[in-house]
Amino acid sequence: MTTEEKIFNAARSVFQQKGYAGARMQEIADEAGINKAMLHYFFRSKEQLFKAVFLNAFYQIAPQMNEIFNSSDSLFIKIEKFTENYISFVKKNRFLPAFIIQEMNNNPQFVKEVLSNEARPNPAKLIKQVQEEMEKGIIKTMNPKQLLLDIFSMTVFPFAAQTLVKAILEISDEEFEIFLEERKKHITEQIINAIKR
Amino acid sequence: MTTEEKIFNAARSVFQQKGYAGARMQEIADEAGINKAMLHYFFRSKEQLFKAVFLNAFYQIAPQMNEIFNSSDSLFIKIEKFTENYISFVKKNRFLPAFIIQEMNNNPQFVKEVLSNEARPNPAKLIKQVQEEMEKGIIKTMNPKQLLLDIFSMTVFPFAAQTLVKAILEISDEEFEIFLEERKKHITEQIINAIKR
DNA sequence: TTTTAGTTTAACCATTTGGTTAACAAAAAT
DNA sequence: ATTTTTGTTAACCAAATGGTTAAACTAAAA
Repeated sequence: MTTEEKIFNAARSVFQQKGYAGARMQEIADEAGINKAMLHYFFRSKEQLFKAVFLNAFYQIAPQMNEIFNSSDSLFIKIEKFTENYISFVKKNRFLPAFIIQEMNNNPQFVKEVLSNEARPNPAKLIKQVQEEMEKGIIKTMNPKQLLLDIFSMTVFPFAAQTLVKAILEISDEEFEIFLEERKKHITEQIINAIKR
Repeated sequence: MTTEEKIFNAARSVFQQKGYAGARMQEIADEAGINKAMLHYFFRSKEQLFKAVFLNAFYQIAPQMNEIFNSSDSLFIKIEKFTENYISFVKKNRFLPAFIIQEMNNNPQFVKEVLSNEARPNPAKLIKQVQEEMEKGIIKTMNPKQLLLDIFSMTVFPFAAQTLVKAILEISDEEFEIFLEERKKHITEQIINAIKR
C-alpha cells in the first residue's frame, strides 16, 4: 500500500466516524502511521483531502443504484434488487450513509458540486417506469417520488440513524445484523403489498 | 427574554445547524448578541451548553411520541396520528432530526445518558399492541420491530436526509413543503395497505 | 445612601489545529 | 557516478478556539 493510499484510507475512516469538523489532521496521520506533513504533501489541505474522501464515498454508491434504476427489470424485481444490494453493500461500509447525509446537511454547497457529475443517483428512468406501471393498472396510483422516497427511507434510515434505532428498539449489535438481513425481504414485501392492485 | 434564554436559543440554532464539533462559541455569542464570557458564566463549558441543547431537543420530541404510542387508539389511528403529528412538529424544527441523529452517531456515549430518562421514546406498549392485532388476524404477521422501523423511517428520513432527498428527487424548497404535507397521508396509506389482511 | 449580589465586558491566556519549512533520504533520470 | 526528482521527518508558525480574569456596571436589598 502506497503512502497516499494509507493516508486516504485513514482519512476515510476518521472523516466517516467524526465528520469534517470533528476530524483532526493529526489523528488521520497517526492512523495512517505517517508524518502529518505528508497529508499536505499529497492532498494540500484538509478540505481537499475531505473532498477526495467524500466524492469517493458518494461515487461508490451511486453507480450501483443507477445500474438497478436503469435496468430492464420489472419494478418488483428492481425493488428486491435494490434493497438486497444496498443493505449488503452498506453492511460492509457501516458509516457511509450517515456520513454522506451529515456532510450534505452541514455543507449544502457540496450538493451542486457532487450532483453535477454523471455518476449521481438519477432515478428519472425509474420514475417513468413507475408511472407506466400505474397507467397499466399494475400498481396503485400515487406520486412516484413518494414511492421512491419510501423505498429509500426504509432502506437507508436504519443505517443513517443506527445508534438511535438500536437504542429505541432495544436491538443489540448482534441482533442488528440478523435484523438487517431479515429487513431485505421485509422491505420488498411491505412495498409490494402496499402498491400492488 | 433573559440573557440565559438568548444564549440557549442561539446555541440551539448554531448547534443544530453545525453540530457540536462545527459550532463555535464565538458564533453563538454573536448570534445571541452578547459577550462570549456570558456563555461560560451561565453554562460553564461548551460541552454543558451542548448537553442542555441536546437534551432539550430530545425531550421535546419524545413525550409527543409516547403519548401516541401509549394511547388507547387502534393501530391504524396511531399510525395516522404519528405521521401527522411528527411531520407537523418537525416542519417547525427543521434541523432537529438530523441534529439528534448526527450527534448520537458521533457521540454514542450520549445514548445511555439520554435514554436513561423516563422521557425516552418507548414503543414497548405499541409493539405489544401490534402483536395482539396480528394474533387477532387484523393485520399480517411480521416482526413488529420491522414495522415500527418502517413507520419511523418513512416519517423521519425525509427530514434527516433533507438536502440529499431534495437533490436526488429534484424537489425545490417550495415543492418540498407541499410534498411533506402530501406525505402525511401517503405514509399512512402505504403502511396500512402493506399490513392489512 | 451604602452594601451587596448578580451581570456584563474587554483583555488576556493556554492549547489546539491546519499548515509550512528546511533538512535529509531514497529513488530515478542523466 | 552524479544530478534531479520524489518522498519523509522534526521543528516550527500563525490563527483559531475554548476558557479565564479582573474590573466595571446595574439594580435591588439593607
